Amino acid sequence: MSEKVKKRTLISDIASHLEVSIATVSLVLNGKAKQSRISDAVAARVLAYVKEVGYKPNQLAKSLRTGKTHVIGLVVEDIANPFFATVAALIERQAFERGYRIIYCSTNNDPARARELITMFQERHVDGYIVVPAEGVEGQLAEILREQTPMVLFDRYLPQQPTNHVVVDGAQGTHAAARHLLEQGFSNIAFVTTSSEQTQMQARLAGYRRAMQEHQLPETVKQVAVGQEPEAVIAEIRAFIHAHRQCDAIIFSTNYLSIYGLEAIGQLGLRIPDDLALVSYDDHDLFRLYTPAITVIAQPVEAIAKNVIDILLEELKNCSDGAPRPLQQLMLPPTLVVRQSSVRKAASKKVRQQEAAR
Amino acid sequence: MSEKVKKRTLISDIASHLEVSIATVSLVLNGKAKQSRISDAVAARVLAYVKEVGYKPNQLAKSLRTGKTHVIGLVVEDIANPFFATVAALIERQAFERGYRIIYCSTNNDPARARELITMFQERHVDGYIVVPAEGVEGQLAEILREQTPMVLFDRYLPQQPTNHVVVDGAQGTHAAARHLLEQGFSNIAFVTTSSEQTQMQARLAGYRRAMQEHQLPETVKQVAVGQEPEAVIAEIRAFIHAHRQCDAIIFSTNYLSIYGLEAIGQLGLRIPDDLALVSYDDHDLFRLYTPAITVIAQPVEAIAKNVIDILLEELKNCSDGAPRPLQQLMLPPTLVVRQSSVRKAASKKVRQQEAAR
DNA sequence: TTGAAAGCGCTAACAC
DNA sequence: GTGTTAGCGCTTTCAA
Repeated sequence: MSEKVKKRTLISDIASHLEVSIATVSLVLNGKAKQSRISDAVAARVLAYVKEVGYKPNQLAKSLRTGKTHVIGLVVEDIANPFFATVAALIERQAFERGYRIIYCSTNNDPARARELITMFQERHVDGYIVVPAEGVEGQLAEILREQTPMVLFDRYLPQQPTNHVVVDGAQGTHAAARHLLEQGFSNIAFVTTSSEQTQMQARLAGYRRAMQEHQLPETVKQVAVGQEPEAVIAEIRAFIHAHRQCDAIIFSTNYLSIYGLEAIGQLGLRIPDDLALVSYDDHDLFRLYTPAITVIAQPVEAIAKNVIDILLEELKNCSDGAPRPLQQLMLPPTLVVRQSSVRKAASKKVRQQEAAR
Repeated sequence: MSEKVKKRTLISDIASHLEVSIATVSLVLNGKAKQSRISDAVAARVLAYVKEVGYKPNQLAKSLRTGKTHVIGLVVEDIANPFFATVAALIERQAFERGYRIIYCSTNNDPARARELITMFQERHVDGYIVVPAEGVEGQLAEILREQTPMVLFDRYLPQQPTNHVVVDGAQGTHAAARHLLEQGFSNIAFVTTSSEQTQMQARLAGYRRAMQEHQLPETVKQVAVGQEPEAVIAEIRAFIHAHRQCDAIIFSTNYLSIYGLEAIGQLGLRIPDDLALVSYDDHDLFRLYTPAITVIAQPVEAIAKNVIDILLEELKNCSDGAPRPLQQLMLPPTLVVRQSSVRKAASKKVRQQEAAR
């Protein structure tokens, strides 16, 4: 019975082959040869042999021993959403360069799933967390904070929890979008958002409300229930638009609502921006290339990623020494990118002026 | 000096609190209470206390001991690409239900990065691999196969390596697309692809070529170099289209090339499908919603995900017993989804008929 | 039924 | 300078 399964090389194999001790190999491998005053000759031999046989230390054993995994757990809402995919990719790249690996998961805003995923990260002893908190995870995150494990939230935060976070000033974004639409002469602006209580959604709604109040205009808000099938959402938006034919502009509070909205608008046979002007939160390939191109409130994805990872790595560095760690809470500004979907056409503007002159 | 850091509960804490042995706790936790004939009363007490204190076993220690991590490493080209994001999400969901966790990474088709990521998975002792192989990873994958670690490739395969894989019949897809365009009366069809040697790209090109040869038509192929900046790719495609003004239709071999292509076509001021008909490989929100809607060769993402995970989990189950494992190699059919971008408009068709009648 | 004890592969005191 | 060895937290055989 000869097992053909090639067994993995161990540190003891290296040591016995080279006739040195395991400790010597370990120290060389961990760059502690100098400080342990191991001869250069020995160190070189070890390195050469390790390379030759392609020895890869068992990180499970290493982590068990050292208590460090060099893994960061990243929990986002939906990795297939371009906003999260982009931020995740940027974070991953920077973490990788600094010796950390990222493992990511999507919660799809499902509290149970979010808790399962965070539990998984705890079991696997990730060194730090980057979390887009779904509703219902406060308790678990509080537990992690109690254990002093570094954590940074982004996109939204938990008002009850004193955590590091990096968010975007959504209120400023929607406020600017509404003002822009008003300047273009659209006066009956609707706002379509989700029914979520999350801070970022509340802020975006608040920005719209403030703009309406400043101009003493009525608020027309649709809150779509989360977690429905796409068809149901499209139907809901379609019904809303149909029921509010007096509206001449609409702001969607997230990229996927806008996509459903475009589908609904298409079904209703409305033209953008002539029948209905449009602004979306979040940029997207689709919005840039759509005809007409869609005006968006763009989030600073690079800045979000950079700040998130910088804050986390700083914590990771400091958490060994018991240094006090002041809370890092950042609010970054979004950018209004004006495209055709929210701009009165010269022609139709002329028509309006004529109409107004009559 | 009182450390306030709450220490994690260990299995020994549970055991000593309940005044039973560590082994008893472990057995109960692993569902082996019955077969070890542990009294129901004890088992119940253990479970209750574990729940009460929220004990979470250290998976690092567990994995080190058992040699199983219950983690599957998933290496895709680009997690921000909707095709891969969708397949990854579907795979993750199914794996999760069956007790496996997925950790995913993007290679961005960079061989060095792909190798680093696979090395990371090896070091972390993932139980199995799902890989979209970038060029230059053959050697490493061969090494993993030698160790008998379960693996499934998808999207493309390595002709030199006898591996399980799930791919799509790209040749059939592009062939059907070309035939459809010809039936619509477009006769000068160009094909834009990447310079990659990967099997799926070669197959898509071959399908186009076969269709052209069957109709004794000239082939007009553009191979865009991979790894360029978006602007450079757009400029290249724009130059190609401009240099081949006689073409009345164009097939793009991947979703991102189509997106760049749409940008190029927009810059040139061409109308789709009047000036240029279009078919893209891969479906995408953008293509469905674009005006005109874009005809696509859609890949069966659900079937891909299901087959990939089924094959892998089967291997995972069998690899403990040394059962022989026949290679699973699947080729799934794509679907041509005809939309407006490739259909002669009634009006222009009439014009053509009149022209032909003259 | 239960408990003691031997590792899984590695790191890092602490000897020598 | 280098080797010995005690664990990291858990599973699992084997003895009681």
